[in-house]
Amino acid sequence: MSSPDVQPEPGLALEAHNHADCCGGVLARAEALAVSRGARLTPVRRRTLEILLRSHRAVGAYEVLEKLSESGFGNQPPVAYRALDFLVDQGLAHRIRRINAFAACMHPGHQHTPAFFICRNCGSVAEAPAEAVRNAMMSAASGIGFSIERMNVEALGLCPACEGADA
Amino acid sequence: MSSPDVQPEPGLALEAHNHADCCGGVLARAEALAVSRGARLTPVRRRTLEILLRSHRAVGAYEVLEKLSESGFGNQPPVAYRALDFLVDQGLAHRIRRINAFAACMHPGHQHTPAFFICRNCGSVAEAPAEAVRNAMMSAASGIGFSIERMNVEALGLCPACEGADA
DNA sequence: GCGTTTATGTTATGTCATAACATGTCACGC
DNA sequence: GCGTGACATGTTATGACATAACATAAACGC
Repeated sequence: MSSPDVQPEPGLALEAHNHADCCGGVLARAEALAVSRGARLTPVRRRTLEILLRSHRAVGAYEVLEKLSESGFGNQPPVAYRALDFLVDQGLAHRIRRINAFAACMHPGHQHTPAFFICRNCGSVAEAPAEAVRNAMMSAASGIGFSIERMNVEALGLCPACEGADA
Repeated sequence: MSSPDVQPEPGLALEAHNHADCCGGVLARAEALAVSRGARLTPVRRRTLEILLRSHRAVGAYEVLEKLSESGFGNQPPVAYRALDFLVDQGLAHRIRRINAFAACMHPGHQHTPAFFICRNCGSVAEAPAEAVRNAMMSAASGIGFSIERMNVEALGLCPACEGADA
């Protein structure tokens, strides 16, 4: 299921990059990672990751579902949600709650607590490493005896491009 | 509309506190703040804040709505959402996206970027000041030229109490 | 091969959120 | 006092997001 039926969509790239690279490369690494953990990157899951990667933006579950069903998979919500949940569990994708969407992780296998910067004007989403944020959270948590399992750190505002135009 | 009809609900307090204090005090400060900004803390809005304060936990919009309608206000979703949105805009309440809920801000008027620690076992939510987190985000943002307007920082895990029982 | 586990498909429903428009209220200038 | 414009609230209707529960099928260990 590596049919090249999804074009890189307009705008909203997470950052400058070589498109061919990022999809294939990340996909391959994802596969390796999953295997090394005993997790199965089945066809639906693989295709789901592919959809996220090729979109190069945050995508809603129902949009993913539509593409999955076009690819011959089921067309009911749980199909998409299950695959997406799997990817998130494996650290291969992130869920961005402010906009109810999912995005492929661009650095699978690395530290995991990216911060997301969401442009309220154009809708683009930038993923930035957030080591410092993570550390700050960890220390705040240990202060109150809380043990963190998952985090989400999201900011809404204006991206550089829209800042100029809109501000 | 200061009828004492909502008891402090069981469990889930954000932190140890004197109940009578925190509600009245915060409410008074909120009112002052709103006025000083030219914003109107109307009856529905005031009652909504009161509901959040007395619950002492994160509350869903439809639960707020139910209580509003018991108090004689409208019983359709926009009634609750509008009041809640107002409070969030004014920094008098926070929206916790991970659990689709709202909580009164315990320190209105101060810096605004609390972090939330949500226990996946008992559902309690702790609000912690997050200066360090905020600073880290600001510097990450300036690194990519992004200007932040809003942030949400949420962690899921186990609170101290549940850590012992469940771990 | 056979039973257990894991994944997928499907039905149905639950939960959260907002668009759009009608009605009401209040402050202000005249 | 009374029109008028701004803001707030009420109401109808619908849209968008998410999951429970069960049926079927594939994979995996033995």
